[in-house]
Formats: sequence, structure tokens, C-alpha cells
Amino acid sequence: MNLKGTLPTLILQVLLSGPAHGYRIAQDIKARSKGVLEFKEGTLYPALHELENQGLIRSEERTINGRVRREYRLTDEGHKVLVAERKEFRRMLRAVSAVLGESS
Amino acid sequence: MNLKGTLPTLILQVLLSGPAHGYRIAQDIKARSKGVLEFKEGTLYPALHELENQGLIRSEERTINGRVRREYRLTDEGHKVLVAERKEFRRMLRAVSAVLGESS
DNA sequence: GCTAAATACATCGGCAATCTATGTATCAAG
DNA sequence: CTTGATACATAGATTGCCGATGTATTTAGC
Repeated sequence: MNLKGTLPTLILQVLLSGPAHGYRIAQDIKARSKGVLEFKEGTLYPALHELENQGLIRSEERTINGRVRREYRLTDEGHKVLVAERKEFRRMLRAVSAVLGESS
Repeated sequence: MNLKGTLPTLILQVLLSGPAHGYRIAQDIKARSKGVLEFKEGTLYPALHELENQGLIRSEERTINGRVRREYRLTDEGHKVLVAERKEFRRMLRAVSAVLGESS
């Protein structure tokens, strides 16, 4: 049981709170989920690249103390997709819960 | 967004209501989820075989009107796993919902 | 009687999401 | 001066699911 397929939505949601770089996004997801969701680097970075070339986020490279940080922010299109994906999540949730016989 | 990884749990849950053959299980999942969850044959049958050689379900072949039906039923071990998986589903659910900022 | 759709099982190939492992590099703590 | 955290990235493997295909029977429509 992993609930695969939610990562892109989670990334967009985190970026709704403001721009962040990859590593920070992963930490945020972990923190907000109280340690339950812990996506690895080999999952995170490819997902960010994919979201970027879909135009849902865009990035800017910054050099801070000689260390390169790639900072991502939500695009207007990304915001629209987030709203749609949240709705779809709830729809799937209701469906699975209905089969499992849960209240919601 | 698909909430992938829930199929084995859904199958076990359906079999909790009593023995059923593969095709019927798929129909039940579809019906209970009001058409939202519609697993294909190329997904369903391999999943059933996997659950069987994990010992979570067992099957019996029946010939009804010259047509072979493989009827599956939950094992005791399958029942235990179902309880655990339902709990795990709720755990993952709370985690994703927390990130998405939902009530539950 | 013929045909199409539903029932019923099964397997193969492929795509997508994730993880493990590996690589590079800087910074902070002990 | 070494370990752990930060920060990015890619390659290979595994898993979950789907599409396509194959076989065969039953039922409904015409």
C-alpha cells in the first residue's frame, strides 16, 4: 500500500505556500505528513523536472554561499492543475473508501 | 492521480462478503465505487494469482454449464492482512490529506 | 440461425511511479 | 578531520497498472 501517483500534487501544494528548492519541498512533505511520506531524491528530482517541462512549475538557479540552489515556483497553469488534482484526489478517495466501507 | 497500490486490499475486502470468482470481484469493485474504480483483466487476474501464492486467498475450480469458474475465498491469513492494510490505508490517507490541508 | 455483447479466464509487452545505488559538492558539528 | 545534513543529478531495477490479444461459452437482439 503506497498510494502511488500523488507526488506531483503534493509538490504543487507545497509550492502554493511560496517558492522553494527541491530539498526543502521534500522536507516539507515529510514534516506536514508527520514523517509518513518520505520521498527519495531519485523520485523527487525527476518529478520536479517533469513538472517543469509540463509548465506547471518554473525554476530559477541561485548561488548561495557557493552552493547552487534551484528554486521552484508555481505557474498559473500549475495552480489550475493543483485545484483539479485535489478534486480528483477526493474523488478517488471517496471511491476507495466506499469499497472499504468507510464513512469517508 | 490514481491512488495506485490499493487493488490487493480492495480484492480482500470484497471477498470478506463471501467467496467470488475473478470477474465478479471486478464488477463488485466497480459497483461499490459507483464506476470510478474499473480494474482491467490484465491487472485483475495477475493480482489474484499473486494474492493466492501469498496465501491470502485460495481458489477452487468449478465447472458450471461447461464454463470454468475459479472461485476465490479469503484465508485466515488474508483476513489478518486485510485488517492491517485497511489501517495502513487510513494512515497514508491522513498523511496525504495533511499535506493537502484537508480536514481528513 | 446469425451476430454482437457480456461473461470468464489468461498472458505478454509496455509505460509510469518509485526506490536503491551511485556520484559530486558544500557546510556545520563534534 | 570526519560524519551528517544539505543540495543536485542520473542509471538501473521493481512494481502497479493498462492495452492488446487469445480462447471459449452464454445471452440478447434481429
